[in-house]
Amino acid sequence: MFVTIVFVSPRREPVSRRQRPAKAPLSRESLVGVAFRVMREEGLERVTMRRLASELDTGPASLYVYVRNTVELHGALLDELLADFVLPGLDTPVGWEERLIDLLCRYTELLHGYPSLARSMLTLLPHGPRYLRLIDCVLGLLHTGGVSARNAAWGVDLLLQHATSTAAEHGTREESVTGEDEMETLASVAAEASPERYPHLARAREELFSGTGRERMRWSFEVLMKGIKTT
Amino acid sequence: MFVTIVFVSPRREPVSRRQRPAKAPLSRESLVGVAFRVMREEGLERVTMRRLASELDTGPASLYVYVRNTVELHGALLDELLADFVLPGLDTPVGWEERLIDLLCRYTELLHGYPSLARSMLTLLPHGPRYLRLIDCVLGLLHTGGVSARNAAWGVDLLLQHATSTAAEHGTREESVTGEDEMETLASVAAEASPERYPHLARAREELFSGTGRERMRWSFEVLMKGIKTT
DNA sequence: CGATCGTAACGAACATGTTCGTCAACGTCC
DNA sequence: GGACGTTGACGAACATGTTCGTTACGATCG
Repeated sequence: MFVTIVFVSPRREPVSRRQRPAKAPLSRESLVGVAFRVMREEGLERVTMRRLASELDTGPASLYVYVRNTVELHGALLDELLADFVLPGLDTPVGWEERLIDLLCRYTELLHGYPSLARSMLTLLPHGPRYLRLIDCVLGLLHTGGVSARNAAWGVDLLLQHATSTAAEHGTREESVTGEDEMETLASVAAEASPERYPHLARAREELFSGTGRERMRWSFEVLMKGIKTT
Repeated sequence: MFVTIVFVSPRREPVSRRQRPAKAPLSRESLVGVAFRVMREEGLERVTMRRLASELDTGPASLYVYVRNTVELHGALLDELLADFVLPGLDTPVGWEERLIDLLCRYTELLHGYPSLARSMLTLLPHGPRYLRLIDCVLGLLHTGGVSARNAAWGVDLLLQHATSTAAEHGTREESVTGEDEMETLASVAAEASPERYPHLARAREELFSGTGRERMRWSFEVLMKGIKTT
């Protein structure tokens, strides 16, 4: 299901000392592997240190030898998720922008299913090998399109941050829909906002929540692309 | 320190039943007040349900009558933070863009001191009265600048999301600096990335982490503004 | 006034992430 | 070989957010 990941890493890979035949040696690889399996089969929220420890026949404290915390584990899971993520070619400038927007939308949608993971990525920037390849590809597309080196460098950060925060935000919103009919939201408050106190809000009321999530996402990437090309 | 907040709210304000003379009645207002005080004096991470309950001479479970969860509490705290946030005037179109970018940078910096709070805002969109006024002001500035109604409506969302995610991201990064010298980061990994595997990353290495946080933040808002005006 | 219903108050319990201390195995050095 | 230092393994404990069940009070209705 997943290939061996070679980390170019200053961090020494811990060497398991479990020698008892009834227990397999622990490793970062097995930890991430089990976490990914549980996530895929039961959802990210089921990936708890206790659950993973149980799967590996150990105690949760043992896992901290291999990952610093859950955020780091989430970063590794993101790299797993990127295993099957198709990156576009860089061989021609034609249609580079469409390819980049498509890539960003797909990445956002990938993360969309795992909002907690996206939120972790706002805590610690991912840096696994597959994520690096994603960055490299985005930079390559921007370069192919003639964007200045500085704008490309700062722009990749901006684009991926936007993808991450969009997934964190909207993925969570969808999770919360069930049983929240009475819950006060920005939408409900805005619908009742007094035109005296909030004149512009009242005027824009119809548009504020118009469009599908997909339409708005695509529009936001177009906005970002336009700005990156011309600022 | 804070004024009475009037909520336009479908949610009925709970009425405390504590009649014993030794304990003041509970209320959402007192809860938020205590939380804000603790946050200001000791930091957001000290604002725990147990701490607040202790301050209010009750048990943590009692607080859930007044706030649904910590995210909702954070939303209320954000509105408190906005009490002294100065909104620019809308009387003239001259310099509207500079005013808007300034406002967004200030808002980002405000949130920057409270990254956990910013992350909560990615879970649940804020909707307190002062936040509504912020939205109204942004919309007003975009309107003053001649941005289409649709772009303004979708743009305010985009701009404030970007502010929030920037604060969530960078605020956390600064918190982590102490004692993390050995920690593997995107920067360290990128510095060692093989030009064969990551050609564009290697080429952009110098620029990827150039500029100050403030420079990049300002640039990103300029990018967004450019895109919103012209897409 | 008594009965009924809704709900504030909150203890007990649970789930989760994480830290600290202890032990034992392993590697290195003399 | 013995001494010493490092570190994987992991239980116990702690902190935190939250839920559930119970009690008692207040409001409403007949």
